[in-house]
Order: sequence, then C-alpha cells, then structure tokens
Amino acid sequence: MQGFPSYSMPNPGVAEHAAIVSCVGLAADCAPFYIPDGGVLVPAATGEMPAHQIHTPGSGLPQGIVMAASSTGLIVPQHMAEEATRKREMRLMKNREAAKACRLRRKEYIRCLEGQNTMLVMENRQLKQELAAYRTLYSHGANSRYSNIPKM
DNA sequence: ATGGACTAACGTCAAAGTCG
DNA sequence: CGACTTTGACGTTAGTCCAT
Repeated sequence: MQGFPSYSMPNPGVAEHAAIVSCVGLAADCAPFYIPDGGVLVPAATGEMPAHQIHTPGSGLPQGIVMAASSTGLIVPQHMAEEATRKREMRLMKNREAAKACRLRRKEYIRCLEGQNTMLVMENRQLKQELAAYRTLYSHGANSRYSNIPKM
C-alpha cells in the first residue's frame, strides 16, 4: 500500500475504541471524522484514486469514502473525495446492473441447455424404439445379419 | 410458534477479458 | 495501457418447507 494520506491514527488499523481521526495535512477543508468501536479504516476500492473507507464488523453495508489521498501522501481536498465517492457509486451502480444482466443471461443459457437436454433425451428414446422395432422386423433366427447387434 | 435446512435473488469485489 | 465490461466467488437477506 502506498500513497496513503497522513492522519493521526496509524493506517490502516482497528480503532479499539471509538476514535476521532483527524487530518494531519494542510488541507483546510478536510474535516476530522469518526470511527466507531471496532471500526477499521480500510483502503477503498475506488479504482480511480487512493481513498479510505470505514468498515465496521457486523455491517456488511458499504461505507462512503471518508478520505482521499494523493500519490504524494498529501491530503486531497474534500471535493476530490466527494468526486471519488461519486465515481465509486457510479461504478457500483453500473456493476449492480451488469450483475443482474449477467445472471439473466446465465439463467437463459441454462434454460436453453435444459431444453436441448430434454429434446435430446426424447430423440434418444425415439431412436432406441426405432432400433428395437428394426431388430424385431429383421431378426429371423440366429443367422440374421442383425443378430449380432448388441442389445441396448 | 419456532428453529434449521434449503433456495433464489441480490450486492460487492476481484480478476480476466475487451476495446479504443 | 487505461477505462470499461463480464463473470465467478462470496456473503447477506428473505422466503419456503418441514420437523419438533
């Protein structure tokens, strides 16, 4: 991990008790923020810029970006953190829709395979019946040219 | 009524794939 | 090569069924 912002708590880490984490950098618009008991400051998967979010055990819900960082380690102004949050939300929203579409496609594909399977099972059954009928038709004693066809 | 097993749907993440 | 898309994996939640 690199390019993390500078703040008053070692990063990333668990706050044993509720903690107020404040920026150490010079940015005037970076307000201190609150980490609840047991909360963990983790890198956020923004994909666009380094950032942090708070993860609290027991809450599976995503947390908003609380702090963004530049590659130089300096605190990024709040509007950039908001931009990172906005981009993250856009990405999550798009992925949500993509996942729905993907599941639909997969369901449709499975339905299609099941349909094919049903058809093939029926066709196989019919072919076996036809074969049995031909056997009966052409079997005239042990010398029949079809008598050595293995039974199914 | 209740608790456990099971299933379907969902959201998110991460990795792989695709495209300009 | 970076942005974007697709998809497998995983955890969560809600609904249903069934035994107790």
